[in-house]
Amino acid sequence: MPKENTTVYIILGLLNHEDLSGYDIKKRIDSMISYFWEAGYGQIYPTLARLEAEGLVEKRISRSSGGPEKNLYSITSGGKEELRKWMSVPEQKEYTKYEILVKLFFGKLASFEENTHRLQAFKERHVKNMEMMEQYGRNLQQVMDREEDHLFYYLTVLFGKHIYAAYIEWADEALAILEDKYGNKK
Amino acid sequence: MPKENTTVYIILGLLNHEDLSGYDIKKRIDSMISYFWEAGYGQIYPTLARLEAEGLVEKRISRSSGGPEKNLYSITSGGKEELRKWMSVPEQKEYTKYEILVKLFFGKLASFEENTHRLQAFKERHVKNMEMMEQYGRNLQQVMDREEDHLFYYLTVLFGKHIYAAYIEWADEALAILEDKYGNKK
DNA sequence: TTGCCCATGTAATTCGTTACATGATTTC
DNA sequence: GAAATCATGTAACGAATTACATGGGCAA
Repeated sequence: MPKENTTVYIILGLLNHEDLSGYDIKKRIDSMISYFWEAGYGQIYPTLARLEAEGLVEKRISRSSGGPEKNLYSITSGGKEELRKWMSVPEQKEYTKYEILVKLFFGKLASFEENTHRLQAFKERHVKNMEMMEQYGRNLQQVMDREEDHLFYYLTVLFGKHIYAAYIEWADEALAILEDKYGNKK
Repeated sequence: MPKENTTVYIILGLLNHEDLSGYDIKKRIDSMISYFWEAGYGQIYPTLARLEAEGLVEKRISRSSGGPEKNLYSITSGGKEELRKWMSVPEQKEYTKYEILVKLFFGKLASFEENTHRLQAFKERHVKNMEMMEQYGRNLQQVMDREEDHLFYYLTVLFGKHIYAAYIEWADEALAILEDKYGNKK
């Protein structure tokens, strides 16, 4: 998924809110963003180095509270400019790839059990995701009016809820259809 | 999105059904698969060459009906074996990346208009996708019992319908929330 | 004759994952 | 003393997009 690198702007966006280390950034992404955009260390650290070289962020070393050394990054005015520019571009890329759909598409080549197990595993995974979203949504609603950001975080959580609900409903329907056609009718 | 290449198996799966050229494969993917897994020529042609070198597919040249030359590929018994093995593996990878969610997450940095335009464009795009899915679903239902494959195709179409419906519902909700907070109350 | 669809491919580049490597500190 | 967490990075690889390049046939 090449072209204009979105991970760059996630990092800039997070740094625009507060100074963070690469490690912190990873945690932020994992907890608030990963369900619509993931990023690993192998991407974050090199990207930070690149952004620093371009003058969009600045590094300083922090050894504040006993813990190990940290490279704390802050966004520069150039970085803010970049971020703002990106925000005003209406392009919106979407990449969705579902291996389960590919396997189901060729489902004739699998047994009834293989197909239903796949669907069940898919469903269970997303039931858990749904529960996480609901928990996260509840937490957010309690602090909703404390910061303007929270409203936007909430909109993304809402997205997660809708998507996971759709996954679960689809899995149920698909299972019912397969059950109906191939299941043991005693 | 590395590791076991899914595009390989899409190609093998399609060739398992009928002999096809690279160009045909692209068309099949675009029309039936692309909404859950995309592939471009830059991937298809090199993959076919690789599969041929590995003995999983065989190429023959066809100049049947007046048109230009075609490289027609057929799956070998080794290819069928590979495909069957892959089908029995329960792993299911999912990659979803939504740039719009990233931009909305940092929505504080954009204007009300930018945020709502983004959501509206997203919605309209998926309303169209939804209509395509519905059309495709109707077509499929008419030929449903002609081939066993069709049932599985239908399950993937059903997935599309659920997902697009969720996108649209979410966009409406998100727009209503933003409207409520920032819209002009006359 | 212009443009579109058929048809095949290559090259450059980027994005992203995974595995590897290291070491300090905190908690049980 | 062991395990978990904090913390930073590199290297290798693979997946995927994009742009480039070429050429034939057919229809308006």
